[in-house]
Amino acid sequence: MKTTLTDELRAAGKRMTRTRKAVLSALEASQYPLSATDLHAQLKNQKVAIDLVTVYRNLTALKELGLVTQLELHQEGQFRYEIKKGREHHHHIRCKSCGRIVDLLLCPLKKLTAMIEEETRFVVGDHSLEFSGWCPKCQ
Amino acid sequence: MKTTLTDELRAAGKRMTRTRKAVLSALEASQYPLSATDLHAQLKNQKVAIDLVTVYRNLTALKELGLVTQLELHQEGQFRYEIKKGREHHHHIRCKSCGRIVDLLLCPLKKLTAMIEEETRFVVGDHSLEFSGWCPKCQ
DNA sequence: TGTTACTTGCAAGACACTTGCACTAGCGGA
DNA sequence: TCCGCTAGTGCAAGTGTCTTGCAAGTAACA
Repeated sequence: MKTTLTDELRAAGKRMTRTRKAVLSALEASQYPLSATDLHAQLKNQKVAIDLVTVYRNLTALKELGLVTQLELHQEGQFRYEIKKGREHHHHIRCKSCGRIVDLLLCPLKKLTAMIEEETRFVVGDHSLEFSGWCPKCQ
Repeated sequence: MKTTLTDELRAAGKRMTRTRKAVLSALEASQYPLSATDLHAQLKNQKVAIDLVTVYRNLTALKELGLVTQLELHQEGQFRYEIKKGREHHHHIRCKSCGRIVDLLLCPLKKLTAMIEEETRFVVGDHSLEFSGWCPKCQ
């Protein structure tokens, strides 16, 4: 007995609408994380009538439900989103030149650069590592 | 014989101006990385007349010269800058609640969360790790 | 079928950052 | 010390991403 995305939405008091379905299936079909504008353009190409604002609101809702992960790639200045369902926690590498994004399956990360270069055949330039949490005063 | 910042600027065909000096000394005086608006507000408080645009342009120039590091903290949606001179490569942790930013001295990162929590007394919530480089097609 | 409240589209706004342009001011040379 | 070249500056306006307000549309349940 598997829970569908519709069930998960409904359990949270949300509805599976035409636009929501379109957003989810575009994310599911994509090989790499999509930005809101990517998604909007892609849906427009597929003749799906949807406002960019609606894309943003759907992504926010899906993120809050934990169905979608929001990520911030290094130096891109915008968010990207990917389906969480059935996927291990992972990181990404992005080409500085063409923007191609590839999943990294290794984590926790030990031998860093060398391993990543071997796995992806990328040449690693920079990396960004930032943590967030709660400081002693705020715990 | 040590090279001053003025020398380094001059070597790159840049000038050490009143505003540039103010930007550099504000960054040097700060315990944590500053955003452009932080910097602008701080200089305004010190009665230094400088336009926000000029702050941005100076930060960009100093970054290009390698005198300043630009960083993108997780989920902040803006850049921060810190003086590079005399500082080891390091990462940061930022409090989700109050925004406080603390340097992490460990890198490469091995035991991740546990060590960071021990070092900073923060409770780690999320972390962001992204690489960038050149993919096989673009090398 | 009717009601309720979640969703949507449109217009406008917020915010960080960038660009164009005319004026100002470092700084090297005469 | 003065001059001229050009980097630097301030102001106004523009970009791009993302958010908010509000009226109208629609899914879901009784």
